[in-house]
Amino acid sequence: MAQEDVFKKIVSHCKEYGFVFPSSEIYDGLAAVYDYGQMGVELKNNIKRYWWDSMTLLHENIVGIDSAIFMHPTIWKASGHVDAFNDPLIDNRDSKKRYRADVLIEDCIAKMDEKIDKEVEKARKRFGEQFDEAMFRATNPRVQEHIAKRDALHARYAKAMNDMDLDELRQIIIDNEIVCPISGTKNWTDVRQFNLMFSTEMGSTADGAMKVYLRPETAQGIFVNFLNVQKTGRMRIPFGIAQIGKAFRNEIVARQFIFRMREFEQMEMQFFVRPGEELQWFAKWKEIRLRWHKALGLGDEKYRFHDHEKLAHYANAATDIEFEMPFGFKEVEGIHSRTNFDLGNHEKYSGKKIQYFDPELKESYTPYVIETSIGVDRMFLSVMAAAYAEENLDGGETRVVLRLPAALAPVKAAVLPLVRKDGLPEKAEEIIRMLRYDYRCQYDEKDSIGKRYRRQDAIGTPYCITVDHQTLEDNTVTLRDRDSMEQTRVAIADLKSLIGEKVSFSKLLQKIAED
RNA sequence: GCGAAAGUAGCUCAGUUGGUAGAGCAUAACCUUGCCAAGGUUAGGGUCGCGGGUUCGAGUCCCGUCUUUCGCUCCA
Repeated sequence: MAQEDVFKKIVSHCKEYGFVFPSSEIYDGLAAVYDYGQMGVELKNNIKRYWWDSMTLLHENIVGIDSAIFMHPTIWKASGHVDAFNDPLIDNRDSKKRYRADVLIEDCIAKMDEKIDKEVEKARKRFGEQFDEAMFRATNPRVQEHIAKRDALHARYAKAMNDMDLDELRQIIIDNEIVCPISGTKNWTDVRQFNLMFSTEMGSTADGAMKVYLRPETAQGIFVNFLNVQKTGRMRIPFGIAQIGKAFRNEIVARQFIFRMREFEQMEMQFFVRPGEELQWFAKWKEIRLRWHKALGLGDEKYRFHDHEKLAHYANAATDIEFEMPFGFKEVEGIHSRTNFDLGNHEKYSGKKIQYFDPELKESYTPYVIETSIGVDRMFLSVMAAAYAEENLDGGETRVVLRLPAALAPVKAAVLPLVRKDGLPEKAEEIIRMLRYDYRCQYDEKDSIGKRYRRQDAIGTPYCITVDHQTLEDNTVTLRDRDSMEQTRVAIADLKSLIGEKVSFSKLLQKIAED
């Protein structure tokens, strides 16, 4: 089966069994927004719990917070998002390609530099060892002309960017006869600005409301609370702050189901360390995070690191953990060494001293930060993609089964009376009443037992407990395993511990705990 | 945003040159069977994405619009 078909089937399966629905569906939907259904929310909550517990239970020096989505607008200036999330875009009508207007102009400037360098090289060949490059650059009329042109363009471009004058940017492109690299034509559209941050207004609009942004990342909520947490929690470096929450980005294109949405959920942990120790910690967190992923048992070969060559404005090292989705290896988690960029900038913009006095070093400094940032929705999709299987069974039968990691499964056990009479349903209800404090259970008495097993397979329930006539005699039931489809006869009294063995979070956490 | 394709029941899809909607699975009820789906009887569910046009008549033809998929672009 082609990979694309697998992806389509997963999307259908998510809809059909109550995992993920298109948002506002009865109103024709809303582009790239999705709702989690009755099964999806359980799976998603379990993913979040696995992450949260792995951070806050396994590390004494990591604590959690839950900061507001609305934040002071200046935060986004300090973080660099107001500038960096504003891209001026332009389309070429002939090639139908879209470019960033600023990149086109910068390329043009770079070409001018090349021209100058060429002149210099030519002269160097001519004059040999006698050649004085600085003198040549300063005096040669041809070079002077190029430099003057370049500087003029650069100044004009810098001013246009500073003012975000979109018409002027377009005019620069036209005046410098910049052509589309694909079509070679100058048939450009207007320049449009694309702000990747959603904004809204706080307070009454009549009184001149304050423009606030929906956060494009949860990280800043951690940085601005650094002092609060450090002081009230008496935290000592190195320590971390974890947070799970929604973030919003007005992406140009949001696609591929829940992989790229405009409203999404992040699980981020910012780890504060001494300056100079950040790359060590970066390496350590790479390892810890990969172990977290692999412990789910989705297949070690489905993960790989992708180190960034081009770094974001705040980082001095960055890598992605990629997962093999039906549409290729895709980023699920980012691990970034963010230096002291964020805390330093918040100190600058807020005017408050944001530093840590290190009692061992006996000095104050702005801590460096290692960030681990994972998309809940991407994690959800990777789990679904890895779990979804269509199996051919002996006898020519098939089944669709979600081989979800048991701890993440929405429903842990289904309790099924073999027949709907002779007191078996009542006995089944009794078992559910016993188990429901620990595990989410489902009761089902409709249709043949085989059909009921298949229904549970489709939502990934790890265990089916079947009540038969023997149960009434000796209080034993059959326990059917989702993956092997094998059944064992067990005492009702043992059910709780037997199920717990497989589905408990503590077992999963023990797998990733260090030594 | 551009280009291409698509949108008919919860899911997967038929629907012939325009003549007022079908199948399989799923769902619900009852009967039957009783340890790995697809037994019987019955029922519910669609103004064919939405709006407009052509026509005596539109799921079918035309225009617009929304949504989805793929490609381009972007991705802190």
